[in-house]
Amino acid sequence: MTTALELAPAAPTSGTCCAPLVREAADPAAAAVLARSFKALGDPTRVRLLSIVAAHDGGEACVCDLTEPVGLSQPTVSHHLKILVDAGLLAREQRGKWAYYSVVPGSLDRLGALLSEAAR
Amino acid sequence: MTTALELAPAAPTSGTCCAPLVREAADPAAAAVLARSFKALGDPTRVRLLSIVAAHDGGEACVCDLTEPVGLSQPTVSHHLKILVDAGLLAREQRGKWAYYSVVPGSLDRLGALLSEAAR
DNA sequence: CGAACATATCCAGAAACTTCGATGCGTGGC
DNA sequence: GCCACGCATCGAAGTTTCTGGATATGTTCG
Repeated sequence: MTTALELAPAAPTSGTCCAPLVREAADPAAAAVLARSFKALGDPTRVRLLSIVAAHDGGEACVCDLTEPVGLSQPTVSHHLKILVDAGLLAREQRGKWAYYSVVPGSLDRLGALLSEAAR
Repeated sequence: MTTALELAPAAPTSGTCCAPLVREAADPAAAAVLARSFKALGDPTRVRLLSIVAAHDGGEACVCDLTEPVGLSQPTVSHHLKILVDAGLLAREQRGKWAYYSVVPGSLDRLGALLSEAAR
């Protein structure tokens, strides 16, 4: 039985992960979880948003900081941010009127390690 | 000026890569290149195909080895394989009547390193 | 050359995605 | 309480993606 790889679809709790991916044929469920994370990174706008958020002061940014750099409407930006949050890559924290987004620590590294390990 | 990250959209020649991605806001062009690679991995079927190919004997498999495991038609499998090849993740080699697909060495590792580095 | 086989390409339909304007919800200030 | 502000959600249009059947291409064998 292939070990189910945990990638925390929405809740990066403890999230130890490990993927065969290359040692054994990944089962459909594991593949779906993985693909969901990669799909979140499969849009240029979302890559930019992730990058801008991470590069922002304090590692966080509100929606109002993001609409202008990417040149999209506020609803569209909110939509993309939600996808990144659902993928476990961004975290959302409401402070006052603003919603601050930040990169979930270890989320990118976890994905990266998965690929690097698979390449072995 | 942010250094343009090279990920070899279709030809992994020398391909030294390096991405700000998190240090500085990635420019649209770089984000598009990155997203194109991740989009290839953003489909459950393609993740499974990649996994099956890599786990297969000799690290290669022909289309006839793949249609049954993923439960899709031959044209559909060929379609997904083409996407993976265009993304620089799989290589195609025709030997006799069969087309053998194999994981491009270092392609996954390059993507993984990109993410891990970005997570720093 | 013709038949058989493996694979790629073409075409069309269904589903999902991206985007924006309009609107709803929550927060803070007057 | 009411208004202003930031953000999320809804509804809809346009585009892309996924999928399979039919067909074309290429290779091997007799």
